[in-house]
Amino acid sequence: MSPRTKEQIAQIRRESRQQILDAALLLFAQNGFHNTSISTIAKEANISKGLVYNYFESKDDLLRQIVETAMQIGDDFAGHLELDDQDPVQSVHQTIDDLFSMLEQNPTYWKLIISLSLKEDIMLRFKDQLKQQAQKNLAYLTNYFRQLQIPEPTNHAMLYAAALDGIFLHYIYAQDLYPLSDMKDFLKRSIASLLRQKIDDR
Amino acid sequence: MSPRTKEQIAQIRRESRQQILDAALLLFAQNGFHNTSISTIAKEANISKGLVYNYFESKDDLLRQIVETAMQIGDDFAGHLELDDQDPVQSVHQTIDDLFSMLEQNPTYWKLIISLSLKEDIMLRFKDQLKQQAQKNLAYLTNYFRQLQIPEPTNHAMLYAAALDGIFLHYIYAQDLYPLSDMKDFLKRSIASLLRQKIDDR
Amino acid sequence: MSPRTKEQIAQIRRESRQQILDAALLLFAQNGFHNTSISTIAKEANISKGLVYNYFESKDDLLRQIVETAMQIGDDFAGHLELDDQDPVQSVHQTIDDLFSMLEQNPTYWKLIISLSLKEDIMLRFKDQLKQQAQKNLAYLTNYFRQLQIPEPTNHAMLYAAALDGIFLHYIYAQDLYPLSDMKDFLKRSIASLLRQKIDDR
Amino acid sequence: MSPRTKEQIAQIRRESRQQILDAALLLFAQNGFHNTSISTIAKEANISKGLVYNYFESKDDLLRQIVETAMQIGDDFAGHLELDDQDPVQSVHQTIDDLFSMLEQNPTYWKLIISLSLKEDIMLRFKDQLKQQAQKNLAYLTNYFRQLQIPEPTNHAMLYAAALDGIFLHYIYAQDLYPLSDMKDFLKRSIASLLRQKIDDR
DNA sequence: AATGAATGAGCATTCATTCAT
DNA sequence: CATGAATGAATGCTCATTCAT
Repeated sequence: MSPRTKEQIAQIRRESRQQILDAALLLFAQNGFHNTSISTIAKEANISKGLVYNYFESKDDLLRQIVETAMQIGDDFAGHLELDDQDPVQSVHQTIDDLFSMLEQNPTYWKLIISLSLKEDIMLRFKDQLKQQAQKNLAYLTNYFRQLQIPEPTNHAMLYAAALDGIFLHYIYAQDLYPLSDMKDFLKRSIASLLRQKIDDR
Repeated sequence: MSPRTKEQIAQIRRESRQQILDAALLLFAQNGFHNTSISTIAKEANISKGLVYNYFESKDDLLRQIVETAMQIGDDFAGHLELDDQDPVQSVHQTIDDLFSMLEQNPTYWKLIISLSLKEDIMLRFKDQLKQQAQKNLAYLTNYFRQLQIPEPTNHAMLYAAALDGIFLHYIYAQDLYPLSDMKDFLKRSIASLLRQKIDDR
Repeated sequence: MSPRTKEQIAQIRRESRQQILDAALLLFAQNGFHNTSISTIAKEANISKGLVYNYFESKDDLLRQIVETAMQIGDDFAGHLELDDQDPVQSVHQTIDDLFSMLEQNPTYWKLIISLSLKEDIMLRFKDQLKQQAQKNLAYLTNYFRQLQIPEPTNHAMLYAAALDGIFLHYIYAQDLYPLSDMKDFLKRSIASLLRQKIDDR
Repeated sequence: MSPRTKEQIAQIRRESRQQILDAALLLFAQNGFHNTSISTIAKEANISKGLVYNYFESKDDLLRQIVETAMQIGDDFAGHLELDDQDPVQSVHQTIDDLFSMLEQNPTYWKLIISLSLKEDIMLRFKDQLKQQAQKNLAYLTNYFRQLQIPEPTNHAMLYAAALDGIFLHYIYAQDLYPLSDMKDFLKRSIASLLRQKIDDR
């Protein structure tokens, strides 16, 4: 009877919205966007079909907001990329740790994102943003290799960027069977060995 | 007057079938499986909707046959992988050349395949086959590194396999903007440098 | 304002469901199952095509439920068949009255059922049930003739069972032109005459 | 090379036509009209799809001609019905034998016909013809009972006509399990007993 | 805010029929 | 006479979306 306060309503809205987003993410990643109906999402989120449209304009909009969150995370990550000139090696190790941890914390999420990243129609609007992120990440790596005076810093950066995405792809595909931790360590050692090699080159 | 000969019919069937496959491949890769209707495929192939079903049992079957062709190519590739003990370096260079050439010759094709490889429902039936291919490729690389007495051959193999797939992913995504040739050359040089490094290590 | 109550919804569902069943029954009986499209049923029921699937899983399911209702009625009828030993003649007269009344009350229904009973594919799942009903009815009649010490009770039962179904067939076919009442009376008299005949035989 | 003679061609046409009719009858009776495609009929008849249209205007026409043949048989049967005044009992026994033999010789055929006889759309054009046949048959029976001075000849005729159709229905439904011969004999005895009864009534 | 009945556009698939050979 | 590739209308069914309550 007693009417809910503004704050209570806002709280309910926030929670319902998140429930929908969580359910949608899970189902999209699991069964694909087209094989997931609004009905199923509503069921998974324990709400009614109609309510979804109270929070999202359309199914496309729902997807868009999920991707946007991912892009935001990616932007944040790229935004914080800054090479500590005092200790570039440690800095890159930290970056790698962060990256892998991000992946491990929510593989479902990134599975969906990578899967989507190949869908032209959906990613069209995010293409620029994605390109910028890639650019930033590449610049960071290039800068790193250049500072350590490793030859062909751009090529090295591109190769390691590819290796990173490749590892992610393989991890997403093989999931628990993939030795993600081992690869992370080996990646670090591989980069470290580049340094040694350079020194030896002298 | 008289009906067409067996050979004439076979010829007609071969051509129509290929037209459909080509149209479907193009559209699936461009717009995704679910965003491509049989109607659209028929229009692109300049035939009627109904005729598609004269050649393929269903839309799923059409996709399956496209993927099967790809898997066949992959199987053939993996099947021919054999390290020439006399000249392992040259052998691997050749393999890399072949791989990149395969990609460059039909990027649309591989774009679709990679895109599909993340769709559980569609790839379910190909999962084992795919795993075997990956296994073979990995074994080939591991064997290579081991023969050249490079330390941690398995890790190196996995890293380079990831790098390869990452490069492919980036190429597919950026298409013409991606310096695929440069990366190929650099990849070779990178592997070559491993050898030098090993020798230096002594 | 607030959503409908459970009871309101149940009421709406009951009504819509019945509307669909009625429309489907009418059209199936009139034009046959295959010549009746879901679209037509929806139009007849004054609802949209899609709504049909809110109540029935498929067109087949819709038919199945119609037939199931009929089978239920038949089961109930066969279930209540019990010969009153005190007055078997009256008991059978009552049964005949019930049977004819069932037919007259909803000829459309039984027309559909008889028509369907010859469609192997549709009736496959009901075959056992139907056979049991026939068995029960036959046993009832046989028992009746045996109790009245009429010779060849099984043959008499089978003949009268055939006569009954034949009358129904003719009635369904000729509808209003068929003297159903007259046949009912004559049927009773015919059976009665069997009794007299037996007595005369002595 | 040598051109076929007119007669040869006519012969071929007759045979092909019959092959199609046979195949269609079999499949219609087995799977129903709507569940039988022209393609399947052609396959069963070992000819090409297109050829069917060389002999029949349409699928409906094919059915129509099948039914027409049946109607013709029925007409012939009804046409030959003539009560031998010298020996009406024997005459009716003969008729019953002929009727049952017709059924036993080609149950598939009559199964289809009975099944179709309830399909308004298909039988519309045959309704009058069918009604006339029924009329004739009824007249024959009525005449028989009247000649034998059995009371209520029309009612008796209708009852036995119904019994006959009921027996046919049951036979078609239960096929091999049905004691058709027994019922035929019992039917005859039942009619014979009517005569005795009448005599006893005096 | 919440519900779920109702709508209708869209799509895969079937199949009678045509027609070039 | 004979073939089967080709067509396209028809139909069952799904599902995003709307809306009365």
